[in-house]
Amino acid sequence: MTTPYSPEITSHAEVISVLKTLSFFKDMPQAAFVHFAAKAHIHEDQKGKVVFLHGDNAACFYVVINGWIKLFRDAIDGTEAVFDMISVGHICGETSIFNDNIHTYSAEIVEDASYIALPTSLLSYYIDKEKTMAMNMMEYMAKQQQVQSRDLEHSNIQHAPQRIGCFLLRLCPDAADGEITLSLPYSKLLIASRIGMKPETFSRALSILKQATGLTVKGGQVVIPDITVLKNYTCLHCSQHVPCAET
Amino acid sequence: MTTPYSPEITSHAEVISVLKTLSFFKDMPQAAFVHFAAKAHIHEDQKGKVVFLHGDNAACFYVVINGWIKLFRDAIDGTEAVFDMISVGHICGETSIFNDNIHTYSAEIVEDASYIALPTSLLSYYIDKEKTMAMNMMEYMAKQQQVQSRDLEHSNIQHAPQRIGCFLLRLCPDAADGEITLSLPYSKLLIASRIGMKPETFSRALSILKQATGLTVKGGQVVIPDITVLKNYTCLHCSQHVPCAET
DNA sequence: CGAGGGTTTGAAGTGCATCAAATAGTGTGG
DNA sequence: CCACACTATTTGATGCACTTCAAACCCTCG
Repeated sequence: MTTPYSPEITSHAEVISVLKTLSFFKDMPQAAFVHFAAKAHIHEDQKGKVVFLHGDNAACFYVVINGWIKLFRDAIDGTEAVFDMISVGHICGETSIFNDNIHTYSAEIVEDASYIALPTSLLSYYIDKEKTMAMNMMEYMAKQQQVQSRDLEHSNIQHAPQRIGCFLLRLCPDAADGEITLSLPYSKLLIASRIGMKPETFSRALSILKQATGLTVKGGQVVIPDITVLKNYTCLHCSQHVPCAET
Repeated sequence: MTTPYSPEITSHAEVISVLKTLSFFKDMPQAAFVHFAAKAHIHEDQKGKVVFLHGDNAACFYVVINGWIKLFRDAIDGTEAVFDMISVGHICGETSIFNDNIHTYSAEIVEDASYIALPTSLLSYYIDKEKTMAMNMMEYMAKQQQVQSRDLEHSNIQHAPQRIGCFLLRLCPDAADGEITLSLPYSKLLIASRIGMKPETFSRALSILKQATGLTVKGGQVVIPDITVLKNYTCLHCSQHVPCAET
């Protein structure tokens, strides 16, 4: 069912073309792309595969090509706190270079994914050598920080139906207007844990949101009849400009 | 009542000596310290003074010398979400340089404070010019990120008395053991908002924590009879090593 | 078709918020 | 030094939101 390597991305040239699309590698010299690509390992794994665990030695960081990866921490009693869910164009494990090369959280595939593993040593090397790499890293971290503090704010001031509405709005294209149709990126179970609620609560809160804003859901397809109505309902208590800034 | 300038810190030399104590300026060349100090403005303000507001143009970032500064965002309905409270040795407003020089949150003095204002332009300049400055900035951001994701995790899995316990544990010295006495850094009202609960809830939760762990509170002085008991009660559900890593 | 996970629904419980009011503490001017 | 005003803190009563436990339903995939 899975082949160890994607049929599309097998060569250095193809890895390079993927890396060149990322703002994380923006403006880097060609030699750096060649260097990273030479050390890259492409993975294609199914749901359930653990990419790395909290506390693991961090030899690599990871660039997601497609699919979804859950970032989380496990509590002693087995419950887990999901703090991000990343997809195409995002990276994970990179901050380990500032933590003695130990991962500070766990990462697991939740929707069959392909991703590129790159050595953290090479990242450290280029951060040290190329000003551009350092700038990109800082910009990425600053963006992450904004997203995280927004999530924290939301968990305090939004109720469950609003949190779902906010999640949906962030899936919409920036300039979206009027009626919108979109697909849920992963299961409702995972959406629930991503936004910090139980599956049962999610189900009930979604019903309330449907009633309040007229949206409909059928098999992972969501139809928003009027995005303005959803924004008004969802962003009522938010400090951010409506809707929440895209990442 | 307040003098515009602290009697202790008025000269370039004194600003330099303060900056040299900060890991944020670790290993910077002497010329950089002189340069920053030449552009520094020292402030000494009372509780209630707004340092900057969400959306303000960010001409400066700030180094706290003493007192406490609240970092927060206001929601439309007037409620505010406090996401950090910073004191001596910490900085704020610095990430604005990655956000078109616009502050992404607000800062207000909550305990009479002195702090140094430094131009963000100079920070940008040195990040661009000195590799060391960029490394320090990244390390600082990485640390912040860990703290924030821990806070998010806690708001999901700890109940109110545990969150208070965790707050107290983070005030204890690293190697603390047995009985500990410490002072609350600011009012219970502010502690409550910092850890995301209402004052009434804080009061009740603190009573529960007292009963459960035997600690006593009198006028801002907290006595923890046995820190191990507190750790066992508080960190039960945490993924972090006990107690939560210091910043 | 049957097994298993994803999803929904119902009933009951828990935790925190809210509203209201009392009490304690602090700084002010007289 | 006291009365007053104002803020901080506590306490009580009540309500709401989310969770928990339990069970049903649904959907897909072998």
